[in-house]
Amino acid sequence: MDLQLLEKQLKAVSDTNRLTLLSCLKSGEVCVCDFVDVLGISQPAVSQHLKKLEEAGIITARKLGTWKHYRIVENPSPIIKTVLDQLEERELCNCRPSSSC
Amino acid sequence: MDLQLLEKQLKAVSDTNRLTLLSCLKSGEVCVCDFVDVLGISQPAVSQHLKKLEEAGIITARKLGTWKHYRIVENPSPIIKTVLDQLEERELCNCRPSSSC
DNA sequence: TTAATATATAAGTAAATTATTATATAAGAG
DNA sequence: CTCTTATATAATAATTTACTTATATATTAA
Repeated sequence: MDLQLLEKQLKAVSDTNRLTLLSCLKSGEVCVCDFVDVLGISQPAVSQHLKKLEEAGIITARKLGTWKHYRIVENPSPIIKTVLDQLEERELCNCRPSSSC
Repeated sequence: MDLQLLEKQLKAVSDTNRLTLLSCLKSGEVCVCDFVDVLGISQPAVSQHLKKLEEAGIITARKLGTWKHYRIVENPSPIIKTVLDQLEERELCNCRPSSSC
């Protein structure tokens, strides 16, 4: 892996909110709308965090109607794998009423 | 490893200059004075970068007279080990006249 | 002791990052 | 088509980070 990508990935994961996003994604796909409640920041802020992780090649997305589901890429780099190993899986309570998808 | 330390270490290594410092340290101890030329930034800036790496538990130092030599800690965390694996060792030319130690 | 050198700390500034609010886009419902 | 909802993008404000210059500390040499 080249140095530039390494740095990009490290920058992408060196943030509390984005580490939390990854904790949630450990167990599988998550809808954007669920992240807003988890982080307690605005929807655009969440969107920007997801973009940063996506641009670093850490997560990928698929669209389901108006919703968008993000997941961790198939084969993450060694650094990302190691980071994920250190993170505890975080359950999302999808049963709560505000979850729309 | 707890989440706070994880984030601290990730922040510490997600910077070009500090990754360069680590590349130099892969091969062993390095004197602070040598880093100034390598990075091309001021001496206080180098000192601050080293402090950040030290506070994250990534490097440690010993004093030799007025000089100070830094090295990577004995048993780095899994993340730091993985980062180091991705870095190419970088040789320092200690034979250049400006190297004082 | 005084002078010189290596490094660290402090204070201030510049640059980068992360948030917010406002707005755009895109899909489904009526 | 119009309305609503989910998400993204743009513009900007707030915060954090990384530099610089100036100064302090500590060690050695004279």
